[in-house]
Formats: sequence, structure tokens, C-alpha cells
Amino acid sequence: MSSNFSITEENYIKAIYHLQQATGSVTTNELSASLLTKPASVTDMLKKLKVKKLLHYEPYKVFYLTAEGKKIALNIIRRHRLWEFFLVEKLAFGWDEVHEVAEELEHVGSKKLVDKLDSYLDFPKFDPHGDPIPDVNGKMSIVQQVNLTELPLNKLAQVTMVGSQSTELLELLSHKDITIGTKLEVKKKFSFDKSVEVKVKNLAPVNISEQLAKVLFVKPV
Amino acid sequence: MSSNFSITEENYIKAIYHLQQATGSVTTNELSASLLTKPASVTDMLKKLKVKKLLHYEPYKVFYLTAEGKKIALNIIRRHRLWEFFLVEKLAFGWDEVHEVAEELEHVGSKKLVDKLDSYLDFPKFDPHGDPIPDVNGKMSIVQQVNLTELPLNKLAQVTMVGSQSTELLELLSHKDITIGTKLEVKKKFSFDKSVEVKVKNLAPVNISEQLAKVLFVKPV
DNA sequence: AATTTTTTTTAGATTTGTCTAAAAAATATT
DNA sequence: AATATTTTTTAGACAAATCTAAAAAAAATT
Ligand SMILES: [Mn+2]
Ligand SMILES: [Mn+2]
Ligand SMILES: [Mn+2]
Ligand SMILES: [Mn+2]
Repeated sequence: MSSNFSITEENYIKAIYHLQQATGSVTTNELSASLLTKPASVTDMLKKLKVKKLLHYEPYKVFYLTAEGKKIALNIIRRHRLWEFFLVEKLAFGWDEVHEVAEELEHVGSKKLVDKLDSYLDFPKFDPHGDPIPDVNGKMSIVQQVNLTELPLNKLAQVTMVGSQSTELLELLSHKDITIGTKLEVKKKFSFDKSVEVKVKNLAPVNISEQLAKVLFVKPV
Repeated sequence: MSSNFSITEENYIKAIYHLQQATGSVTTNELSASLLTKPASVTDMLKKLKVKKLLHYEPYKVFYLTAEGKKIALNIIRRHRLWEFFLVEKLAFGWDEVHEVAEELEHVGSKKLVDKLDSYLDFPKFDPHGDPIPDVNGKMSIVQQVNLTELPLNKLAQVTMVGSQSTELLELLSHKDITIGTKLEVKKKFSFDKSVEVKVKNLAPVNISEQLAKVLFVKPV
């Protein structure tokens, strides 16, 4: 039994979910920008999602998912992240290559497939980018994490999440020998360019630019 | 890079391929029956596939895929059967449960995904029903197989393919301890009901009805 | 060879998701 | 408070894939 919603509807639901994580609600323009469609198309879909009781929506107001809408969003995100995990762990994809493929796989709705995949992967809690994977009930692990720029000096911490999935970021992190899970300490902060000197394991310290630090999230250990 | 064709187009292409395996060409009515659509809808799509140079088609004539159309069909079939293999071998699906799921997964077109999946599965040559899996170049293994009803007495043979994917067949075969690969010999043929007595391994002989024998294909070893 | 039946195509309508252009509402600026 | 700008919605059109009903062509029957 595949999902009751079209691929298009699922993509809207997921996009609304992600956007409303920031402020609790979304605007037409934000959503149209995020989906690369025109605001007029968004309005059409909002009406449709309202009829299906997935969205709280009144004309000219901000909108947000109903409890049911959120449940469906979490299920799509579950599928997306499980497939990303599969692609990296089993098929040896790089984490910069998995998003587009997962964007398609996430729409295969068979519950049996998803739950068996979850079990096969040993119920992973985080995807290759460090984002939490909702479990079969939609529950996700919350990690008490901070941006690397906010980590105090000499406090041992572990990289938990990256804020970008670009090939360029992966290249840079590979070069610096940093992945999700890497333990590090900030040894020095330079006010001139806001770069930080970081010690990874027992290796020589490496310099991390402000731009890089901003996309690295860590959990003190 | 996903496939250039819509899911609908892919389903038509694949259906045409399977139907033309029998006689080399297909009719509008055959195709509409196989896809559960109306003949008028089929005609529309035939014109579209002709424009895309995937189909040899003239109004009121039988039609068949071009070389390009066949290539695309084989690629879809490759994806379908690789996913079926994955579902049975890795996710512990029964072979009666995989078809519908593969029907969706086959439309995820990423070449990298398919080739990596193939490699991960160790380049399987046959799917769980014994159907050959096209390789990356569209080549399939041909098995010299005959229907069980045509196997001579006392000739050792191996089950290579099943002609149905129903739960009922799987149940019956499991009960008789027969799967793809099982070695057996026909010991006796009964003309009254055309059933056959078959010896599997060193077990006591089992009786196989005419209906069952007709969906079992074997290769003499 | 003419007629009937079956098959296939055409014509026109419908649904989903998209767009552009214009109107309406909300927000910001003077 | 009036005006200008931005945001959102409406109106109408279009492409893809489907349908029903009718017309045309092919095949089968008499
Ligand atoms: Mn998607
Ligand atoms: Mn991810
Ligand atoms: Mn399909
Ligand atoms: Mn199969």
C-alpha cells in the first residue's frame, strides 16, 4: 500500500515542514522559493492540502501543517534519510551524492519496505549529514548541539551535523580528516578573520575558517 | 541524472517489450488490457512514443519498439529485477511480495544507483522468480529450460523459473520444499490427471499436479 | 461481394500541476 | 491618512494522461 499522496503533494508537505521548523509557520513566497515554483502554483496547492486537512490555511495568512500533515511529513523525511543512510553505508555513495537520489526514493511509500529497510540498516538514528531519522512512530533523537563558533576553548566535542551537503564541503572536510563523529577541541580563536584553530585527535592543529565553522555543529562530550 | 521518460511512458515501454516477446509485435487492445487503460489512451501514447523514436507505429497497424525503445525497456527491466533481488536477498521479502514494490522502485532512474546496487548484490544473473536480469549493457543470460511437463523420466533437472508469482504458488512450493535451484527427477507420469511424481533430494517422492507442473520450468543438469 | 463485427482512431471533456497577467489584500513609506 | 510597494490570490491558459462516445478502418461472416 503506497502513500495516498502524489509525489508533488509529498514534496510540498515536506518543504512546508522544513520551513516551519524555523518560525512555526510559512509564507507563500518562502514556499515558492524553496520549491522553485511560482506563488500562484503554491496557492493552488495550499487549498488542496487544506481540503485534505493537512494544512491550517486561510487566504492571506501564514500557514502551517496540521498534526496529520506533520505526521506525513515526518514519514517522508524518515524515508528520505533512511535511503541516504543506505546509499552511503551500503552502496558507498559519498554524502554529497545522495540527496537527489533520496529525493526520488523517498516517494516509494510501501510501509513494509521502509520498515524492513530500517531493520536491515539496524535502526540508524542519524543520516549521513547528521540529521536525525524519525523512527516508525515519527520520534527523532534530539542532540544537544551548538555551532562550532560557539564552542568554548579547550572543550572536547564531537562533530554531530553538517549544515551543507555540497561536494565542496565534503572535499574540504575529507582533506582536514573531519567527518561526522570526529572528536575535536578548539584551541584558539582569531578575531581578525574569525577563524579557529582546532585539534583533531593527536594530529597537528588545523585552521578552520569562519565559513567552515558556521556549517559545523558539535556536541560537547 | 534520472531517466528522460515519465513513469507512465516507462510503464508503456516495458509493457510493450513484454508483449512483443511473444510474437514480435503488439496490438492496441493487447496493450490496453495489459495496462488496464482504454484503447483510446493507448493510441495517444503510441503517437507520443513514435515521435520520440521509441516505437515503430503506423495507424491501424501492429507496432513494436525501435532498437532505442528496446534498450530503454531492458534498462527498466534491469532495475525492476535488481530491486526484486535486493528485496528478497537483503530485506527478507517473500517472492510473492516484491513485484508491486519493484514496480515503483524501477522508476528511480539514477544510473549510478542502479550500477552500485548491481555491484552490491554481486551482479546477480536471475531475479527471485528465475527471470534473467539484464546487465549494464542490456545482455541477459539465456537458460535452456523446459516446462516440467516435458522433462523425461529419471532425468535430473534443476528448477530455474516459476511462471507465476502468486502467494498461493509460493505457499504450495514452500510446503513441498521446492524453490528456484531445487534439483529433482520425474519418477512417474500419471495420464489420468497428468500429475507427476517427483523426487526431490533423498526425500520421499511428492506428487505435482498438472496445474503446478505447468508453471515450473527446469533445466536438465 | 456485401454485411456485420471487431478493432482502432478521433473528437472532445476531465484532472493534476503548472504558468502568466491582472486584481485584491496586506504592509511599508511618506 | 494617503500613497506606494510587496505579497498573495484569482482568472484563464496549457501540457500530460486519462476517459467516453462517435467515426473510421480492418477483419470476419454470410
Ligand atoms: Mn522528493
Ligand atoms: Mn540528509
Ligand atoms: Mn512501474
Ligand atoms: Mn520478477
